[in-house]
Amino acid sequence: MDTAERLVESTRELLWERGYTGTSPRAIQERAGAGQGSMYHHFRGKQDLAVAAIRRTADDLRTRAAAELDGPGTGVERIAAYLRRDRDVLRGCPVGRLTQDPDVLADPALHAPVTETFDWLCGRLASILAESRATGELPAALDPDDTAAAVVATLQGGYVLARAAGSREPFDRAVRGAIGLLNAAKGAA
Amino acid sequence: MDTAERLVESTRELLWERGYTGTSPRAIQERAGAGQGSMYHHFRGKQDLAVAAIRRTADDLRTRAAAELDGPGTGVERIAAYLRRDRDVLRGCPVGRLTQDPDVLADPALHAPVTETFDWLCGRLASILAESRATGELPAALDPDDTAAAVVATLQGGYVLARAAGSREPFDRAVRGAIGLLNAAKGAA
DNA sequence: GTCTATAACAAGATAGAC
DNA sequence: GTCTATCTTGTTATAGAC
Repeated sequence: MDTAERLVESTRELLWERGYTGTSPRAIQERAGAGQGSMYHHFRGKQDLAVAAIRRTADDLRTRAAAELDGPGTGVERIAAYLRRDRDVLRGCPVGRLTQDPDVLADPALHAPVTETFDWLCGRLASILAESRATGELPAALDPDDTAAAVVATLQGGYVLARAAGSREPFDRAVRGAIGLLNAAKGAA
Repeated sequence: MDTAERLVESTRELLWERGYTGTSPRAIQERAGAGQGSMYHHFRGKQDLAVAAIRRTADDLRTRAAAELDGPGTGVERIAAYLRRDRDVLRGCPVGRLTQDPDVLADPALHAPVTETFDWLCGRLASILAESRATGELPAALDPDDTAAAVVATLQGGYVLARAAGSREPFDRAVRGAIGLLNAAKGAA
């Protein structure tokens, strides 16, 4: 890995752990094993590095989610598989985390990849749920867009509860709860 | 409002907007209209002020949630009322927000009120859901603890989605989605 | 490309005058 | 109780040597 690459990867880790405001160029340089001059040679500054880091993190999330959601099984099965995927729960979501940073929301270059990630994810889930409704797996009364938002929110909120509790348990409960509700709804179809 | 009071209220606002790391003593003093010496006379420092602020914010949340959850109606109705309560969505949850701050999680005095708030909230919702299950409003297959976690997570995650989108719409969708799933589950009881 | 020097400013607090 | 002065360290760069 060359220097520029190490700088981006270090920035990704630090943004995940400490957010944008909590991440200093100094900390990035230390973690990347790069000097001051080196960093400012490859990037214009903290914001420039953060843009590269956030873009890559957002692309990653999208790629991994797609792998799960394009898999085999009925709609509800695929969504359950996505929800149950092994996650480093206590670290939280590297994209969702950024929404708590006012400096990220205030800068369109930093904010846009976050917006696009969740737009895409909710849309993808909604189209799966719409399919399930069309085939009769889910009742007609269930709105695909609303249900998709609830599913994604369950994950994002699960991270919050887990970090509040200092344990992954509330996250696992929330996931089981969401799947339980989807299955109960199936019974009503 | 005396000086100490204004300092605590300013700290509450800033913690909500910018988190612990993003909030400086200087900013607190400015917002409170108090001087450096004044702040350090009433409080030992930033952490001391934050403890007071977080405690009060956590108590507030609990009081307001209890008002909704102890109201009239069936279990599902009360939970729907709680979910639908008018909220300043784009500001996010003043308690949930703190879980993204590693400095808060690392300090037991700052972390404890956050933990207790969500423990209490999930517990309260679980007992309402258990009631609903006992009376046959909800099917026996629905686990109260899991479902409660899913409901709270929907709210917390809804805030995340709304801030990502720069609009309250995803939050409202998630809430409608959760209520829709609860009602569909009711049909399966 | 990487290093060191420098700089202006903010963070977070202490000390002592008033 | 509040004010101003002072202090150390960190932030976020820029400049220029190597």
